[in-house]
Amino acid sequence: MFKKKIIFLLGPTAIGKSAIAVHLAKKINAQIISCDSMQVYRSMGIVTSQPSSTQRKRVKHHLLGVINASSEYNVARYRKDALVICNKLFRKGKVPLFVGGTGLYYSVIVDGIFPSVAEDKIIRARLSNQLRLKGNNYLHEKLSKVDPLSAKKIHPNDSRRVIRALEVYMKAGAPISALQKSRVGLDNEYEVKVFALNAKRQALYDKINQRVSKMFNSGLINEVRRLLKHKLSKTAFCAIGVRELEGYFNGEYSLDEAKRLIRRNSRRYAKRQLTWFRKDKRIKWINIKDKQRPGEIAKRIWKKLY
RNA sequence: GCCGAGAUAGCUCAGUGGUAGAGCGCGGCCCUGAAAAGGCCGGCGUGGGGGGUCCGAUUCCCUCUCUCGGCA
Repeated sequence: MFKKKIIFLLGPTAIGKSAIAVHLAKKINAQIISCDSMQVYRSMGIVTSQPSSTQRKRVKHHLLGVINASSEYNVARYRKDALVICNKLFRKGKVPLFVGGTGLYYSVIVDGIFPSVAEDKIIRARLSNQLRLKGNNYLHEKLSKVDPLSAKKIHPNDSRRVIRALEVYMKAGAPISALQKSRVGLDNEYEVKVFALNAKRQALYDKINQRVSKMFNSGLINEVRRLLKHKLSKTAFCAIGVRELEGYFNGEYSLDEAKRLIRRNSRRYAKRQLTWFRKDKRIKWINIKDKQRPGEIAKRIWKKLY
C-alpha cells in the first residue's frame, strides 16, 4: 500500500531552516509544523527567531506563538498538538513538513513517547526538598534500589532526570526504564523522510553571530523587557536571550557582555543540537556552502524526496 | 639608537633544572512530561630561532628576531 509522507527538516539554530522550508513547502504542497520548543510561545517572536510574517503568509505554519509565555509547555503536549495537526493536514491532502531544531520533539513524533505518567508537582517538590537536604547521591541511591537500569544510565549530578525517574516509579509503580520500551513510532504507518541542514562549524558560528546582531536590531531588548514584566513559565524563561538580558537589566554586567553571552550560549546550543542529530542514522544531511540560496537548497532536498 | 620588560594552549596568563598547568574559549558525548533546559568527559602545546653549561633545559648563560613600555 502507498504510505503517506511525513517530512522533517532539522538543523542547528540559525542555519537557515525557515527560509528553505518555505521554498520546499511551496514545491510539495506542504504546510509547516514547527518542531521547536521555544517558538510555540507568544510575544517571543524576536528572541526565538520565529519565521517572518511574509514567510508565514506564503505557507501556513502551525504551532508558532500559540502558547502564553507564562504557561508551561512540554514534550507530551507537543506530541499531542502536533499529531492532531498532522492528521488534519492529511485530511486536506497536504504534506506535513516538520521544521525545527528541538531534537527531543522530533524524536517523540517519530519514535513515540512512553505512556502517560504526567508531572506531579507534589512528588517533585518532595524529592527536590530531599535533594537539597541530603544531596545528589542520596536520591541516586534511592533510584538504584527501585530502578537499577535507569540509575546506571543517569549520572547522580543529573538530578532533574533522577527526580523524574523516581517520580515515574512512584506514580506508575514501574521503573521508567521498563516503560520507556513501549514506544510506538510513525515508521510503520508513514513514509518518514528526515533531512538536516549543516555547514562548516565556522560558517555556522558566523551565521549565529549575524543572527544575534539582527535580533538586537529588530528590537530584542524591548521585547525581552516587556516579557520580563510578567512571570514567565520555567520553559519560556530558558529561551536564550532572556536570562542574558535580565542580567544586563539588573545591572550585573554591560550590554556588550549580554551580547557576548547570547552569542556564546547560542553556539553551545547549536553544538548540542548537532550531537543529538548526528547519532540519528535516518537523517540525510544537506551541507550548505557559502553562497547557496534557500531556493537552490530546497531544490536539492526536493530531488532527494522521490 | 639607548634602557627596561616580555615571547609558554585559540586568548589572557601561572609555574618548574627532571619535556608543563589555570581561567576563558573550543571539541566530544548523554538525553522520553523544563529539552534554547539539564548532565558527563576531554589540555587541544615542536615552551620565538640558534648556540652553550649540565647526566638532563621550558626553566641557567650567550646571541638573533619580534612585541610592549620609557628615553632620545
